[in-house]
Amino acid sequence: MHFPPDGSPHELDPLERQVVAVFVDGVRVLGLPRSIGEIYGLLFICRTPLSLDDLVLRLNISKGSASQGLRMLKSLGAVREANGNSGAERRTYYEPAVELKRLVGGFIREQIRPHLESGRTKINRLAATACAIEDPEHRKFLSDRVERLDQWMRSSGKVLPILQKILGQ
Amino acid sequence: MHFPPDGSPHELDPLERQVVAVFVDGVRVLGLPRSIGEIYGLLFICRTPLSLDDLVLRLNISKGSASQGLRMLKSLGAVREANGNSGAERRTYYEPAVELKRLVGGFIREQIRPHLESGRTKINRLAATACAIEDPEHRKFLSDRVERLDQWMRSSGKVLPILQKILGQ
DNA sequence: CTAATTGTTCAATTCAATATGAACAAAGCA
DNA sequence: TGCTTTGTTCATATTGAATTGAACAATTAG
Repeated sequence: MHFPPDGSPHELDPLERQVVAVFVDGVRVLGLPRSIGEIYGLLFICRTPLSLDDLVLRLNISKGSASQGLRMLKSLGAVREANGNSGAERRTYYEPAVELKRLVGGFIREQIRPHLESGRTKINRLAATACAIEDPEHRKFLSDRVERLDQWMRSSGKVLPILQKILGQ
Repeated sequence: MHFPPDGSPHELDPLERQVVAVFVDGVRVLGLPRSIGEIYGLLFICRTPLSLDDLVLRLNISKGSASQGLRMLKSLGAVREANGNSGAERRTYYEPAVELKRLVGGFIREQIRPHLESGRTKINRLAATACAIEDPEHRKFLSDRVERLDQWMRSSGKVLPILQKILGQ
């Protein structure tokens, strides 16, 4: 069945192209690779779940890109495997998670928290280094700055749950 | 006066290196160039304002990088020219803005809002395209998705002032 | 005027993140 | 077993953003 009888043209129609472009822009702001935006965008605007091969064919991306992109999207909780198909089908199909809440949650969990935590660690090490400075005047200045950094981290940590709450509506 | 009599060694000490590293990581998360993190980081941990040449010398970056980096940091409101020096001095010195509020405000204004706005524009165009679809079933589906996108934009727009408020403490 | 200092601009280069695609696994089937 | 389909991995290629550095203002001084 190499040629689907009817559906799935191999080129994006104008609407699909526009939607994909929106998501490509979107993920670039978030610092994610272009292919992530392409894949999610196409899934988002297609009524039926798509397989890896569908994505490769319609987006003109490599199997490698599609595979890695789907993996990341799964880890972000942004796509899930469509389970509603016949048991005889061994190809897996994907559909998008369209609740902003879920998307934001996944992004925070996978992309923000890890950075915040490594930041905290580094700042703790910094504090130790600052304490070891001889000159009291200088030490005071440095401690103040490090303390400020620590404060920034705390604020950032606090803001995340609030963000999730607001965007989960 | 090519060789400062005493201050400004040409290599970063370990503490400075650590601080710069923290900011280099930080700005990467925000999608800003490495040099921005280096420059701001060094300004952040130095007691006295630094000139462009100080930055070039101590960070081993090009004049071009330093000039462009300072320009962006100024546009973000993250550094300002130190005004407290003698009128006879024509070189300009820079100091960091250390209030999180100001940094977040500048980032949102310069980096987030423009993207949100161009996003809105594109989604409006999308809505028009979706309305032109023939098949009622399909048009309904597409309208639903576009409506959802629009909702996401609205939520994002709403969250920014709240973010600023929380981080301005 | 020339020379020196300070800073900007931008074409060319560098470099790191992303995409590719061939080789490889895994699973189904004859 | 061997053949096919589906998907993953990873070394290499590509590409686009950041950096460089030389040329170019602009300003001051002699």
